[in-house]
Amino acid sequence: MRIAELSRLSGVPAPTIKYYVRESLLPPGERTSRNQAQYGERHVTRLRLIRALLEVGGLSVAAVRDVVAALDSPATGTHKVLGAAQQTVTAVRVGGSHDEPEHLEAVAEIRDLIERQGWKVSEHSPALTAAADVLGALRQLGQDDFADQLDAYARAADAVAATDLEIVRERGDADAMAEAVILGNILGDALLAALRRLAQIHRSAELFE
Amino acid sequence: MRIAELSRLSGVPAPTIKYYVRESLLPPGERTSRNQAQYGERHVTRLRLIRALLEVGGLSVAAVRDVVAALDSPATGTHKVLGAAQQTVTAVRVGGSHDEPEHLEAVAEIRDLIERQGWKVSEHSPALTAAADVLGALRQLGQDDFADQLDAYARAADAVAATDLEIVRERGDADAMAEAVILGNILGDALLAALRRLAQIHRSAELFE
DNA sequence: CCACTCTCGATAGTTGGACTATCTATCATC
DNA sequence: GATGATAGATAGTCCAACTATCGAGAGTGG
Repeated sequence: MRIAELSRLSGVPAPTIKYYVRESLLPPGERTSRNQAQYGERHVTRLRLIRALLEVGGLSVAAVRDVVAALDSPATGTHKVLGAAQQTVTAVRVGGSHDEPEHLEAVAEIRDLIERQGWKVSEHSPALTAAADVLGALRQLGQDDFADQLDAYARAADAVAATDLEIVRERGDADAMAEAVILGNILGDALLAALRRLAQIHRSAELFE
Repeated sequence: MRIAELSRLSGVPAPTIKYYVRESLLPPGERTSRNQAQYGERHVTRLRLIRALLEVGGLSVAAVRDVVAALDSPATGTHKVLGAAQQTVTAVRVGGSHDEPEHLEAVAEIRDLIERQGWKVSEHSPALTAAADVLGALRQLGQDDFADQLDAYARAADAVAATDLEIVRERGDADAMAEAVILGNILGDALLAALRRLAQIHRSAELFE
């Protein structure tokens, strides 16, 4: 198909498709002449993925580039692939100063939590830093009772991760696994947030009616 | 204190503080003359909250304005306040077409889930729409095995909500409760996401080593 | 084979959000 | 009373994500 049909099928304007190709989110079509290219089913699928990551997942174009690059890179060892996929996903939102004593304290606190949960995680995992960032912010805002419930939240997170990994395990090849990790994390975060709101509404009504 | 000290204490540049006042994120200082105003401890606290919502929570300035407006509005009925706080928080990210048959199907699916979980939730809750959006995106991307694990995710979300409400219940007044709901949701989402990654790393190592 | 439409790729322009800079008429304070 | 800070207003900057235009070329119906 040509770009007009690709645009129609995906709902993405043609100039935007060109933009995505320029930004390496989408591979270019197969050239048939100087100014003609053919697009296939794969382009439609990829475009849907890109839009889902941008709109539902709230990622930036740069972050989407990293994600699709990870998906496209040839797999070498299942756990490695999952790790790479995770790095990509986690590194999406950071930005803060990481030298203050408060931050180091929060890091130590998360390390203790990891110990208590019996998790085995690298000391320098970006997820650890991210968790410490949030914890530090909560403490600085005087929300210590949240911080004190860390273990309860960690248990819930562990249950979620168990489900995640179950889904990943069922997948056949490494590519499908990486895809499951990435989509499960990015879209799964949004899904969990929404479900959490629903459960809150129910429980709050039950408690305060 | 004057604006220079407020800036020093909060780490926010003075022109940016003025900008926040213009955008109604921060109340203006108490005027002592035509070109002088006094700021207090409350301004420092509020600025920290604003920065946490912007940087850790990833909210837009407009969303922060809604959040602080909800915090400042006088409370009328505990459950009402929590509901308002939730609306504010959930309405943060939407944007999509809600008329297609796929979307209606996803909505029905979420309603079934709510039924199965025994949750009592309004038919038109924004959280329901948000969940349906994500579910629709997952199905459209061919990730049906995620969608099939909805109940497992819902159980985890319920456990999180139970902890959330426990924290809220311990708070004394309605203001503190609203604050707990808002911060717990916005920053809690980020915290849970990070903890989920940590648990995944552990479980993935266990499974594939 | 020719008018008309479409396409590619390059370049430039637009829009919105979040600041940041400058300016003026004041004040505070040494 | 010189120096420096301040409020408020206005305008400018910077970045991300598109969007518009253009020119040379290619496909296609009549």
